[in-house]
Amino acid sequence: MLSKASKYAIAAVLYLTNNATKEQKIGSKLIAEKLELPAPFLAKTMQELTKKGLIKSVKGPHGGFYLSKKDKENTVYEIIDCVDDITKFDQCYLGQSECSEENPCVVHYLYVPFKNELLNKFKNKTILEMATEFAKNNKLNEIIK
Amino acid sequence: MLSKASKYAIAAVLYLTNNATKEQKIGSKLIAEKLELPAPFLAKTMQELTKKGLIKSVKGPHGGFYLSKKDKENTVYEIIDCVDDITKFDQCYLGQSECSEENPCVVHYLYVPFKNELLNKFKNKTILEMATEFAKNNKLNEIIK
DNA sequence: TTAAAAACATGATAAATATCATATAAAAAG
DNA sequence: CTTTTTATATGATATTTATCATGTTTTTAA
Repeated sequence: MLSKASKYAIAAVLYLTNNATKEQKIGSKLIAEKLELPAPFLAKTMQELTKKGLIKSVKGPHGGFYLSKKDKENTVYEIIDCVDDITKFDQCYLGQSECSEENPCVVHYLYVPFKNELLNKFKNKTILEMATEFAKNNKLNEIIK
Repeated sequence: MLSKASKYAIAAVLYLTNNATKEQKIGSKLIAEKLELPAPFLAKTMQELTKKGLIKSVKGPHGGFYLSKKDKENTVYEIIDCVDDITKFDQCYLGQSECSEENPCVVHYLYVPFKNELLNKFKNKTILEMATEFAKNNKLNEIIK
């Protein structure tokens, strides 16, 4: 459904949101290490996010990535849209040329509601909200344990 | 998420459920044509389903595939399980080695509920129910149009 | 002003998926 | 019993996706 590139992008962005600031940027290598992701591949993906202005980057020593306050108001959907070809979600799940409400494929009614639900999930919360939620859950777990 | 093989399998099985009988079997070529799927690939996949006893097959002239009454009581989940490696759903969405409720990855709380919902959808309805639902929706559309 | 640390750009390689091709086996019909 | 039709088995090819490698540019700090 989602490519690995966009999974990694989401993870990295949420991680940055919780751990990086303009003063304390984080390099792609460190992110990859912390999240156990392939470093060169992640680096490439981060560059796409930078190019589209979804995250900030600074070169040189003490350089790295972070999200501005405004960046954090974006949604996860926009991250996916940047990395993946989002139109693929609108295509028939079986790849049939003619597939619509009027002329559905065999799994149309199985797939479409499901897909919409997922995309709405990604559209309706800001990155900040998602990251905060994650941090809270995580802290809760530490306390319980 | 699902491989194409299992998507095709689901489509073919639902199609067979609605259109084939023991007396009127349908060949894999015809199914592929009707559903616009790559014929040789589908044929291969159908063989796996046959081998696991999820559908019936008969060789020779007027041979083909169909589902017995009992076959139709299976769920879509079992089709997926046959074609895909279902354990992949239990693995961390980001591929992290340590990922659990106690030690979740960044997208754990995003992915897990979603995944469970999907799998339950596939587990809770029989193939017959799904196929019937599809047929009903389809007929409704014809009337409306 | 120079060395080091990072992002950036581009392309090469590898791995996983999906697709196709060929030969074989079985069954039905004439 | 022979021909035809269809499934079955196996392996080859192609395509897509993911990963890696190299060199370049920018920036900071000494």
